[in-house]
Amino acid sequence: MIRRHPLAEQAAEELLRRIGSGEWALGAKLPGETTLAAQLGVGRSTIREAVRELAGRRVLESRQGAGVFVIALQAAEDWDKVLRKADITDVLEGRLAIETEGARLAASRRTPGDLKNFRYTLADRKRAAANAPDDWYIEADLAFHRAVVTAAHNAVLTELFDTFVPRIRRAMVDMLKLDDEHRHRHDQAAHEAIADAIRAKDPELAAARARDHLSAVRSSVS
Amino acid sequence: MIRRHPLAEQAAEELLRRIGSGEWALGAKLPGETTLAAQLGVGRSTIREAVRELAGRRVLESRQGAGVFVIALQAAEDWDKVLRKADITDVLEGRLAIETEGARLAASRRTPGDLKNFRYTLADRKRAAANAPDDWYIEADLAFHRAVVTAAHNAVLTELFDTFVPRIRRAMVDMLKLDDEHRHRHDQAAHEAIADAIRAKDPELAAARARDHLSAVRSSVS
DNA sequence: CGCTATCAACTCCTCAGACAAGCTGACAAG
DNA sequence: CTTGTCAGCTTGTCTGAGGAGTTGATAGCG
Repeated sequence: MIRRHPLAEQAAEELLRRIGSGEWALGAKLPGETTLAAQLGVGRSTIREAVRELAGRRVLESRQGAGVFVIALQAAEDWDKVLRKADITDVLEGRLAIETEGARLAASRRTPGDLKNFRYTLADRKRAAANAPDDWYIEADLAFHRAVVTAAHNAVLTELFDTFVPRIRRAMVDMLKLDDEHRHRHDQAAHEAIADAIRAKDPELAAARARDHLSAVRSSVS
Repeated sequence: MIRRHPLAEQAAEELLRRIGSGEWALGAKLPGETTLAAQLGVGRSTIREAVRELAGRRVLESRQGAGVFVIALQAAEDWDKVLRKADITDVLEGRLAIETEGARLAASRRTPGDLKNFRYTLADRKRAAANAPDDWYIEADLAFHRAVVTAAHNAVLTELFDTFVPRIRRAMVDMLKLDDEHRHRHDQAAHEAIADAIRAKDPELAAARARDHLSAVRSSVS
């Protein structure tokens, strides 16, 4: 699948390149639209669209009457892209870091509502593991893991986990295709154990169990 | 500082709102430019700029001859924004998750080059702690912590750490302002200890020392 | 019936020109 | 020194024109 790049996108890339190369410092004002258009050999509206694209990526900001200004020296990391490129093992290790710490904190901070979440999501997961289609099982599994991270009551950790979810989901789909025996579905006990440790307010145990579970997953794919 | 919103930005927001409300599903094709322009009561180039902005935010994708398509139901999380809003404690706990796991993996995977990095960055940090201005000290401290995460040889963890850096930097600036005694600068030993554990290929010790160090920092701010 | 080539209608892409709206710095008046 | 005015710059918006790519319907063929 080849992809043609419109002039406006090429112009945006060129501007981004120049910003990265230090041609314009942070906070600097770019030349006027007509000047830029002449420099790059394109029309003014093309430059406007390029600037608008970089504005969407929070690199440029234009102010009517004043000019276009650099507000970041590089595009914010496109996490979905980073994670797509990353090795599955790398992603799993990132998840391991987040969920282990999440389980540890959850053991100290879990509320009655969190425990209720555990009951629901674990029951769902058990049913799904028994006879549901793959995608149901995947969603049920993810729901429990998310419940654990949520119980840590840390917005950053939750956000990190959510960022990982699409990538985890794809990895699980691939794993399930290669696994005729449905071996992985049998680790319901490991999930119950994590929930038990959090319920018992034992941070170290919860962290250890989360770590062991995810380490086992990592071993099974590598 | 008031901020006027150009029509193109308002149009982009409106499109984003409609996408979020389910008017167009994931992968759906939007109406043509002329139709949208008429619907929103703006010119065609305004619509084009709005679409271009959302393309920059990876929500829309336009294909010449085919149309404009929805490729995400909401704008990718602007991590810098998320981290700015987040509580410092939350950020520190995220960092704790990443760096503890980073130290653990680094102990298994560190190369001679990594050890060299430790020597350099630790020496720098020692010098900076003694008499350098605050911003030098902060950069030296961050450089060592980054060296630890880098030694884990996991692209995802490194990327996560880099995302956190601007927020950590701001937090450290605030901390240093409140700390006349420069107490925090005296924990060079703790940093050396982390490096030693990684050098000795002891994952558990490295993780424990990283954890203890960051836990201490967390305690000091809360 | 199934397959392929053709093509018309639709789409986005780019440009040019015109005018509106906003900002900035110079300069004169007080 | 402060304030008001204004010319010249900037970006914002609209319109009309033509170019280029995609898609689905249709006619023709085996």
